Amino acid sequence: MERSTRQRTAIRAAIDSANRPLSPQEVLASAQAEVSGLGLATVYRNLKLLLEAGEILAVVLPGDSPRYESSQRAHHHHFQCNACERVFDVLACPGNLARLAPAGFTVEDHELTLYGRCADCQPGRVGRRRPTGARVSAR
Amino acid sequence: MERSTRQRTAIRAAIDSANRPLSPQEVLASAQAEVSGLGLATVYRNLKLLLEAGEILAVVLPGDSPRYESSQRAHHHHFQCNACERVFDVLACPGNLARLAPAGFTVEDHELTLYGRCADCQPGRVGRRRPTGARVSAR
DNA sequence: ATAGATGCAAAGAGTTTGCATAGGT
DNA sequence: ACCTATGCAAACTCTTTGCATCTAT
Repeated sequence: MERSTRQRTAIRAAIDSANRPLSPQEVLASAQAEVSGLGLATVYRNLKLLLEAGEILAVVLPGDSPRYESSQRAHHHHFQCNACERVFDVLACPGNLARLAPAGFTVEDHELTLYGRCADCQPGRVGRRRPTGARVSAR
Repeated sequence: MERSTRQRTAIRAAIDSANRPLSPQEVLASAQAEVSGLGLATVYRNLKLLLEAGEILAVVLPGDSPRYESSQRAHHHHFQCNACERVFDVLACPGNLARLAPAGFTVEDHELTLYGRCADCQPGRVGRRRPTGARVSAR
């Protein structure tokens, strides 16, 4: 990653300014506001480069393709609503997870995803519609 | 899922007898030992059915397609080695994660993945080779 | 006998790659 | 001027689907 291009700047800005992990398509849409001719292949190429450079992180959730977020954000986790499928950031962290690993293993990082009902989808509330095509129990 | 077929039995057995989550290809290979003509489409169809029936769970790890494991196994988590990419079961669980969710949210389930060095890949040991094509930093 | 299940091959969806061109340095 | 980065389209991989056939009930 050596040159500073309009495309790369727009892609980086799209991810840095989002407050949730973005899919490649969402990155494309957001960055196209800045660079109209932007192509999807360029998004993928830059995601890979930014990933290798450590500028962004991939977030994988069951049933969806990966999403990407800035690595500059404070350590956090994710919550996915079982009803509306939306993903929320969770700022808290249980901490002290190294002790969970088997003897002889070294823990360098961890990822935690909570699943349940978001505030909008509590039983008794109407809740959001499940997005088209969302699968119900991939987990 | 209404009939008991040789294929379905073999697929179920493959997953139930594994001690780690299996990819669709691994399920195919394992179940073909029992039913030689088994096709990949049948594996996918049955994985989907078993998933919906709650008999199996999907395990998603960054950079790989989903793996499947029996839901009968005791609650556990996973550890992926950053060097050799192998996935290990972690029997421990931090517990009490419901408190991490934002106010108004209800936690129904959670998933935790630890990343680091497995016992074989500690610095100073030779470690296993990284599998061909394994990406280095998808997370 | 009936309707679900399977195998094959084709179709889809998401991602990667080859190649000619544009553009940063 | 050089050489990376881009856009487009083709190629790939993984998963799903249509359809004829098989088979559990």
